[in-house]
Amino acid sequence: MKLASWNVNSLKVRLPHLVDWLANAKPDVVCLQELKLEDSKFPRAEIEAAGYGAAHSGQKTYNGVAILANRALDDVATGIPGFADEQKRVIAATVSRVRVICVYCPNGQAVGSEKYDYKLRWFAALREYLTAELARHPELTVLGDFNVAPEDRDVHDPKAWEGQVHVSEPERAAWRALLALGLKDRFRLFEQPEKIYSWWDYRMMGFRRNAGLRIDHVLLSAPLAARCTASTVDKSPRKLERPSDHTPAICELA
DNA sequence: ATGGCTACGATCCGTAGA
Repeated sequence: MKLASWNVNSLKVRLPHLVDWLANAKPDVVCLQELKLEDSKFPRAEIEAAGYGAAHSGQKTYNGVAILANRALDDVATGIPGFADEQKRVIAATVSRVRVICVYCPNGQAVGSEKYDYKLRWFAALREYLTAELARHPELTVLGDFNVAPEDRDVHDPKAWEGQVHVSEPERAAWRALLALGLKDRFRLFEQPEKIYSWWDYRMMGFRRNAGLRIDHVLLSAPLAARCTASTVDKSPRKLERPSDHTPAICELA
């Protein structure tokens, strides 16, 4: 089973890229973030024509998440139970007995800002949610835009980013608190080339200079980590005209 | 040099992303 996560930065604008990518990469399950559209505007017909069903939770302008699958999506749930939030950032579904949780973690804007505090509160709530979900679903995966670069090797210029939002110690501690639940960062299950990133700034020719961050991740519970055969980032959609600033993170399970 | 793109929804600029 091939799983992927992609922050598309507007599903409306990126729909042609997504449809092409589905045909080429042939993933079984795809988690999308930053749909930036209401559920009534979700392009269900185009997604179905590509061979995928979808569960989605969207809103106007901001946020929005979806899970696409080429097979049944069961027990769909949205949001984090007990964490009241207008922002559509979480959706879960069961696919081939695997619990798939798609997350768009808050950006945090700047260390010390109100949005940064929200980010840390949000991660604490996510941790509680995943604790309960893991008890119910041993085969569990969390895919999404985490907006945290876990280590300095996930950052193109650690010196320039030191202490900034996405790499600050409290954010990295929140990330490690998820790993402490027994979840594995699928990317680090394998030897990887250096300087692999999943996001590049639109400005300053970030992609051309490979000035990026690895902030899009796939976490696997222990039974799934044992089945993981490959982990990659697909840079190809970032080379297209009008790309998303993120590229798909991919994980293959035997 | 604190900017630099891109998307959105409001108007032709402000908010947000990372």
